[in-house]
Amino acid sequence: MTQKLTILDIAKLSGVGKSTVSRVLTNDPKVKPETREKVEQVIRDSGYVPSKSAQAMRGGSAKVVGIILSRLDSPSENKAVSGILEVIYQAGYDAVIMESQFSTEKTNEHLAVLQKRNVDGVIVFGFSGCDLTAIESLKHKAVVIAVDTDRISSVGYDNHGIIELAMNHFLHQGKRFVSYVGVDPSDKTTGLMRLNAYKECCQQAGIEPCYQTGQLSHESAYQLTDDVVQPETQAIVCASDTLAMGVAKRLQELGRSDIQVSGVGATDLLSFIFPNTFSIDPGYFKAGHASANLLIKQLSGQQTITHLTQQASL
Amino acid sequence: MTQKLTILDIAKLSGVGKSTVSRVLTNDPKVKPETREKVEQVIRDSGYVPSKSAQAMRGGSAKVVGIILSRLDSPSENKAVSGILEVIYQAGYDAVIMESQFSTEKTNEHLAVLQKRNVDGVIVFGFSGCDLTAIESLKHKAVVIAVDTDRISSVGYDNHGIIELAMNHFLHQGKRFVSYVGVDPSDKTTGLMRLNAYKECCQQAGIEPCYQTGQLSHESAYQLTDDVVQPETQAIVCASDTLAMGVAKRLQELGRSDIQVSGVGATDLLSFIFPNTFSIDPGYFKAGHASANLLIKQLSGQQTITHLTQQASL
DNA sequence: CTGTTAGCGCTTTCAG
DNA sequence: CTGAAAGCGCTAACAG
Repeated sequence: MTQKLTILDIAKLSGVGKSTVSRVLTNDPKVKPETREKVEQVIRDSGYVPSKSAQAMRGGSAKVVGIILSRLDSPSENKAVSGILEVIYQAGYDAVIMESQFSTEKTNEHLAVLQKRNVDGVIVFGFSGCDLTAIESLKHKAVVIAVDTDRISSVGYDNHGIIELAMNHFLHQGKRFVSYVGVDPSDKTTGLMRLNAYKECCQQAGIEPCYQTGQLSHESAYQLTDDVVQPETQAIVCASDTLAMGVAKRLQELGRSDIQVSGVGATDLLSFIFPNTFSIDPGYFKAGHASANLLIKQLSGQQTITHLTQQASL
Repeated sequence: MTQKLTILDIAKLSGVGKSTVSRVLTNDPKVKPETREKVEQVIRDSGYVPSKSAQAMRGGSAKVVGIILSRLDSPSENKAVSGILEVIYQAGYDAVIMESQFSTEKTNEHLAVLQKRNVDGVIVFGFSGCDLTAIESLKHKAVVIAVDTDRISSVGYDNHGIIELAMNHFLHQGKRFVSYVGVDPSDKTTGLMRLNAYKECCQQAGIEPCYQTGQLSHESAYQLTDDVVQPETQAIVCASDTLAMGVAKRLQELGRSDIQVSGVGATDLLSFIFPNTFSIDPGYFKAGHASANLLIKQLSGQQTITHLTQQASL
């Protein structure tokens, strides 16, 4: 906020031409080290700051990636965003973040704004029913998270593996009566895929499935609990930590401290409050890393459309 | 991502001069409605998108505000950011968001990057021990949240009122033994100010204070609980929901369901899990709104340095 | 009201 | 290796 120094000022100050300064700025190797040193010194002393706007306009790249997430206060998404930020910032990019609020319309509006801003690429968090057509036209300049597509790069969570991990944990303990509380299958990923994973695990283990699905809220899970609790029930696998919270709460009321509960999300709060629980980490943070790395590689042409699946862990 | 249409193409296509197109773009009133209509039509048909980079460079304003928060996964901060986003997006600005991770150094780095990007203004979430000097030089182009300064606009939370609200709630119920669990007073706002508010409330009500402070974590509060629980204790006021969670958990174990607990943060999870609790809402979302509105007014010169205090509510 | 003319600050040929 | 010159796409006087 001091002055408005331009590249020309620096050129004069260091007794070289505009272009030489520019070369220093762009790390052009064909500058005599001596000259470079001198110019860099002047830049440092003067506190000169090259204008990104001008660079963006000239060079075409604004060094910005757009991130569209559904909600800022989604714990899973903001963990992933932290991962993204870490990577892109490292690579000299900045992020402009927008909330889709689960609306395809808003998503597209945001996308339009981002294009207008000349962003280098975008990372979009998918949601159930989101329309990918607009994103697909971005081809290698986009990566989507948590949703299926062939036509564009994606980083998905291993919904099957997540549930399998929880199931196996219980199965290995010799438990045979494991119920499930999930969300409505109209939600492709958290709903349908995780439910199916549960069913398959049951089949493979030869145990009788017992499950209920509803909304993604504590209250919903709380209410559903009674329907999946039998006298013999030994554990309940939940599609998310939020759900697990509701289930554990209800179990506590029912005095069923014998029933173990698992959730998804790696919330430390869950096991803090309810001792008899654990949470599977779908790897949100790492997925953020992965998607950002993928995008950056694609932008530099080192990589084409790819599909990654984030491994879950306990 | 279709073509690279420029203002000149639009000019030719609609048979007018560059500047007329520019005037249409900038909503300059001195354009014949007829002409404007024609140009707008062409713009729409061609799918032309003006380059923000060029506009930013020329006009000086990139229509971007920078937001520096401490952590993306801080519930209070991301509620506030949602509020900010709503307002600035409405006003045609976009946001580039960065995490300071409670480091003054990172904050300053981010600030530098934002300046380089020619952002119109910044909103910074303060943290204990953050250094405001760099921000102060931004004068009317900055607003800080949750921290004290005279030299720059700020939106603060009513730390005193927050605790007072909780205390009064209990006092009105005739309770006389109200303890407090907070965070270390080395933290100015959440620590010191809230603790002082508690002490003052006690004094005014003529009751004996009983409190402990520690870290801002469930565990810390959990461990501190025993120290503030006496046989006669009727309620415990906590400096945050996180703390309240730890306290309520410990009380549950102690079988003290008679003790009411209050937190700060409006987390629905708290009262869902522990019935005998309630939470004060410091007004995070509204503070976001307020700070964004303030910044925008300042940027347009309609407002000078101002200090706002967000009212809390139950 | 509208076209013409300058640049904004920077990168990039193109000649030295 | 380095300077001069030509724009990038747009806005803002300046003349019509």
